[in-house]
Amino acid sequence: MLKKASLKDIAARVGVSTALVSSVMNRKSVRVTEEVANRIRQVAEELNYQPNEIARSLRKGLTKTLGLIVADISNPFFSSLARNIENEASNYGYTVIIGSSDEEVEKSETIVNTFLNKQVDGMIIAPAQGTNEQIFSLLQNKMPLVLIDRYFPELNTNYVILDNYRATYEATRYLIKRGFKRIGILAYKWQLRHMQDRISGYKEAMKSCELSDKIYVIETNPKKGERELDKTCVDLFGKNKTIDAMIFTTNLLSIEGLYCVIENKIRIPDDLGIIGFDGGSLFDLFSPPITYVKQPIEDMANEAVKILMDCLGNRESNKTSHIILKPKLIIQSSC
Amino acid sequence: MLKKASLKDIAARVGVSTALVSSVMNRKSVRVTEEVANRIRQVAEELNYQPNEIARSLRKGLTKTLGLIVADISNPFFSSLARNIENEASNYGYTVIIGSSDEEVEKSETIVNTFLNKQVDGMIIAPAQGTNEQIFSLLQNKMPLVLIDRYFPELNTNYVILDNYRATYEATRYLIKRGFKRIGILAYKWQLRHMQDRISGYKEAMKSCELSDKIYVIETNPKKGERELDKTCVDLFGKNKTIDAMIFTTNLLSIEGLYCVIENKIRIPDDLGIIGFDGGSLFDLFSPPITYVKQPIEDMANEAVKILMDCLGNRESNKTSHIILKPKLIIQSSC
DNA sequence: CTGAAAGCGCTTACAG
DNA sequence: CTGAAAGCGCTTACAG
Repeated sequence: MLKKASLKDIAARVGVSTALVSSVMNRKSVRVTEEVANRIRQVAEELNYQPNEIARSLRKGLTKTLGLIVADISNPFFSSLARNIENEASNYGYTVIIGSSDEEVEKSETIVNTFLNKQVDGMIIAPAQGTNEQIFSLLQNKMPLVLIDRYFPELNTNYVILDNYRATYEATRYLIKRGFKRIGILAYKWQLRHMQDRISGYKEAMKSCELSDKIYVIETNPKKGERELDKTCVDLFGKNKTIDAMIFTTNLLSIEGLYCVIENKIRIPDDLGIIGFDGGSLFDLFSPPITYVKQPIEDMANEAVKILMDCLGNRESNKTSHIILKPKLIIQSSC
Repeated sequence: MLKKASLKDIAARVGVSTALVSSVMNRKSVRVTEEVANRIRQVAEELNYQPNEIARSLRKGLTKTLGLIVADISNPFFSSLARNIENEASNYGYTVIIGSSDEEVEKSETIVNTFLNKQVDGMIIAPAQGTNEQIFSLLQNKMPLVLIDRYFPELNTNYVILDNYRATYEATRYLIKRGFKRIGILAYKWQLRHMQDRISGYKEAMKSCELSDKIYVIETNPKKGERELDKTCVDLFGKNKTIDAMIFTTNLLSIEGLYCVIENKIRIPDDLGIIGFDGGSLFDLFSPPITYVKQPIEDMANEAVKILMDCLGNRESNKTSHIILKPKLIIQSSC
């Protein structure tokens, strides 16, 4: 890239100090005659002056950049979240850099370090399992931080999450209302609280309808490309018909589940009732259209950015915000 | 964020100059006794020294950051591209910042300016229609640059694209081979060359089979949320049955088209044969599974990053690279 | 070969 | 109220 004009170039042409040019360009107190100020603005225009954010950042100790860690930016839930976060952040003049942890502690740590070296002003993190210590360390170092989608109950952080318990509680009650009894839930083998809450919501709903003996929790590993689900599926609703309905607890699990359904020629909702998670055109266009739990992604993104902006505006404040958003059951024809 | 340890802190503790600490930390010529070097490394470790990239960037004039502009990061094609670009860039020690143009010239310009102010070392851009001048200006300022997915034939830039002509040529020939004759193509109302090439490939294939009189090009605007397609669809393959097969030329158009198919209860492939674009689980899980043109997204990302790295490594070179990747027709059951 | 000084482009505290 | 100087944290050209 060719060299850009600097404050020094403008100052030299006009015959004033760079400090004065800086103050004029930043519309601080007008401590110069309008004439000089105009001359400065005019030369700045001529030279197409654009401030060097790097220099400004070094000086001010602020980069106007946020770091966002998600599990995988190519996952539609997270790319949609990222898009909304970027939009909202840009309203405040912030740029976002994104990293994908792939649910791995080491990758998450690498990303955190990159963010720290890049001197981001704050972070929004959908934490992977086992990153408690990383997050705790950031907290101790007073990094402005908001957890999103997931959180650690033992850490006193800001977070914005779905009411996960309620999401599956309502989904389960809906299935029961629709006449399903042997309802299973497909979840990741995680201790992460949001996943445990989704499982709890389901269990409590089953208990509330005296179906405790019909609880089937199927846990799988979030390994890309693996399809360990197949055998389980076939067992559960293929031959033995152990269950008559199923709740998927993430969008990826929904997709994996639907592959299973197609491959095993399971009829929806006759053989199996289904409730998916997160939404997307896939659910609408599937035959039959899938009923699903919708997360308020835009609200989630906006709230997270808002909290972070509050932190950045008031660094001394020690309060933490916990935002819990309501899910919405979008009713279609899969159960 | 608490203040981090700087070279100065280490230098003070060890009793040497910051310059010396810098050279030791950067493993330059070992111009000190091993003893001193070890002492420096030890103190750096103790203080958990992490270099301040901002300061380094200002000094070196390089930020180790790339800018990526896509149409919309929440579009699966672009989020997948972004993910692959981030992965590959990180192999070279680069971070990526992403902006979504929403196909708007103004938004694209805003993003470009942000990138310039952030002093990115290079850019990878899927250019929106009408951004020719922006790109030309970057070129004139010697910004290392690779266009991706789309390009401007009149500009001498690096680019990595699909062989778009071939993609639809082969798709069309396949449809004809399968017995379809009245084939339509759904495209965006763009002058962008990649889209025109997709249309040309289709037209030429039709001509090659003496079906020139059966050419139907349907052009729509890329407005989010609008469904102006409906009327056209109903006209074309709903009542009048003007066409018996259709090629969608992007993933979003495929989705829009499939909504149309569902809403109008069009039977695939009996009422209408279909070929989609880009792929994804939606195509696999649709009933019937959709045959589609697959783009080699990973190759596309890797090639783009590689070209950019070559530019950054050899700033004097004036050669431009044009990479044209082969599409692959994934055959399923929609035609 | 070594180390101290200059400087990247800014902003702001401070002397006049 | 104004303007010149200091300094953010680094790296490298240059004097010794």
